[in-house]
Amino acid sequence: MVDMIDRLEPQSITMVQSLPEWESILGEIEMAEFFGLNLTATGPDPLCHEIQRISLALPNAPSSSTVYTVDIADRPELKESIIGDLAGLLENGRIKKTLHDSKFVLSFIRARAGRKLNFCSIFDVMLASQICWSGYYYLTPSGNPKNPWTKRLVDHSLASLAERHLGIILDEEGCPAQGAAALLPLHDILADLLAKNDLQRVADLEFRAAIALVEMEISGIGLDSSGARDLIDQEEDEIIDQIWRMQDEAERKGFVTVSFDGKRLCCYLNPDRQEDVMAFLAKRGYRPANTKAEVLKSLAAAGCSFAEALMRYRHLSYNLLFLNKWLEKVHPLDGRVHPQYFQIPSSTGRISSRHPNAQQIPRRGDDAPAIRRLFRPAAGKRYVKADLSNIELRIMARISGDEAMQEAFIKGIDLHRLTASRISGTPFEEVTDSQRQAAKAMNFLLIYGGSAKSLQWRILSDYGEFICLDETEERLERFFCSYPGVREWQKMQLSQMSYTMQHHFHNCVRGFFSLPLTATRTILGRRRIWPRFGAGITASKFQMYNTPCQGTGADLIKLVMAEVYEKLSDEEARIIGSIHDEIILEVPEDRAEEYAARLKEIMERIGSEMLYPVPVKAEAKVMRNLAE
DNA sequence: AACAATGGCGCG
DNA sequence: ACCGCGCCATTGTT
Repeated sequence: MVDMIDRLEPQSITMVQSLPEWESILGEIEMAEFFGLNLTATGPDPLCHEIQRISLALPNAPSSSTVYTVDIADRPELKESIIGDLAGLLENGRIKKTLHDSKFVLSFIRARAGRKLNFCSIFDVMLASQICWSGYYYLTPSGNPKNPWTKRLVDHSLASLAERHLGIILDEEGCPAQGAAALLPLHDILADLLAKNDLQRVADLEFRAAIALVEMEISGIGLDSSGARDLIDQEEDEIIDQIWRMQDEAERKGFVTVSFDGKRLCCYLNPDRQEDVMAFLAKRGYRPANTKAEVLKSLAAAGCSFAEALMRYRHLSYNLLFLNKWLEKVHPLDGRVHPQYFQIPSSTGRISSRHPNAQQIPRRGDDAPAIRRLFRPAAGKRYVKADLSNIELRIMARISGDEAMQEAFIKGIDLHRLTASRISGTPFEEVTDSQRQAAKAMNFLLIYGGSAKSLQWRILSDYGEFICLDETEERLERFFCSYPGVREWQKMQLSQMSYTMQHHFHNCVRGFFSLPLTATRTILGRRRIWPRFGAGITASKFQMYNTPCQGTGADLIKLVMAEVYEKLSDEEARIIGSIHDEIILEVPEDRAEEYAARLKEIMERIGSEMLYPVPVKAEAKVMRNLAE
């Protein structure tokens, strides 16, 4: 520990003032072959904000560091050459770099460099920390008697890491030099932690994939703004219509709300207020448990026109919020929308997206195409969209080792049809479309650990068909008899739930230590852990079934993204989206078919390697907009 | 006034 | 008693 503390206190912080000075530091870095990089900017947006200050930390034998700081804001004449040199260092595979939140740092350098950069040999302490603590949380008292404990996820900011592992409090904001100095010992600790938990392959993957996320954020997505505004106008007209219908009905039935705060569109009934909705439905003689779409649907079927109007209202209101959110985010510099991506916020390893969320562009529903049509590539470009087909089922076949399922995929047999045939006893060729559809629902249900009860519910809500519990139990039984490997695997996962394994942690007080807890792993080795509070098990069986599938899917798509960035993308052909099992590129129209074929090849090759012996199939197509 | 929890719904 | 996420409006709490 003493060593580390020494290394934290940089022997010297040198402010770099001139180009010759900078060049001699470059020479030093080349010799050291390892450095920490930290920077601050005038804001979060690489397209319009500027890099302010760059700090480089060099290990200084044996256990201390030297930090150099360049204040670019003060010395604009140095800016161009320094950023160029930094890009060179980041692309130099011989020199190892340690960063915190590499997406932030790299996106600024990428945006300033104005060319595709082949970053390599990067270690991101934030990603490393997220990988090591994936899914972990603490319970803190909430004061709410109904729910006295609230979950608090582990914080992975640089300040938290420095405090947790090194026991130092970084200054508020300000001084990136201190942060840069902390990066070197943090690297050593987290690299050890990754090794102890056998998470190095996952970490290497995440470090490679980061640059693909940078690329997606900088590329952004083209949106037809005027088309969006037209659609908003249309839907606003209709939503007013629907509100009027509901109000009219409320008025006719003599329904008056108790309170009116002046903000509401009408004084009779606020459709956004479930209290009002429930009260009104109660007055009409309905007693729904809640006001979900499913319930409203059945009320509408029973002749309640209010329920129908409310559903339409909610749908339109969602669309309007969606469209307005996207319009609000159109960037003034390039007219495109730049959603942010987060690499490992989720405990399974999936990527998430925010501001706006690019992973929830409408797809289902009659008016989804009208919205998707608004997403368009630049002039002379086309979209290439490719998705991994039935990926979660293929993953299930691989991790469960179920022979029937694996054989079906190897022979290219339609698994939904096969399931339908096994369940109903009808010969494979004679399975009807509706039988196949029902079996499809069942296949997906199984991934989540669905029960006879939930199967019954699903069939009722999807097909309006009531099946008694005995029958769904029978179907479930036949399902598992067809795929005995899956049943065995689920049993094993269930036993893992209460099985205690040691996971390694580190903090500045205890150094390295391990705790007994519940964990799952993906094929690549990504681990999700659940804390144990006393003897309590916090994982659910559903999570034990689902996490390895979802997590392996995340591993796979990230591997594809890294490969696509490195081997396929360039200034003209860019990756612009990644939606769990789908990749979207924007490419020159005259080469679109070629890119589609290459993307498909990458996805199938990498997928089939990862899931061997289960083959992976991908479907790629060229599109003029997201609807086609 | 600012923050947290909740219900409801979009995507996979 | 179905997994993971983000977003919004409402409502309750500090």
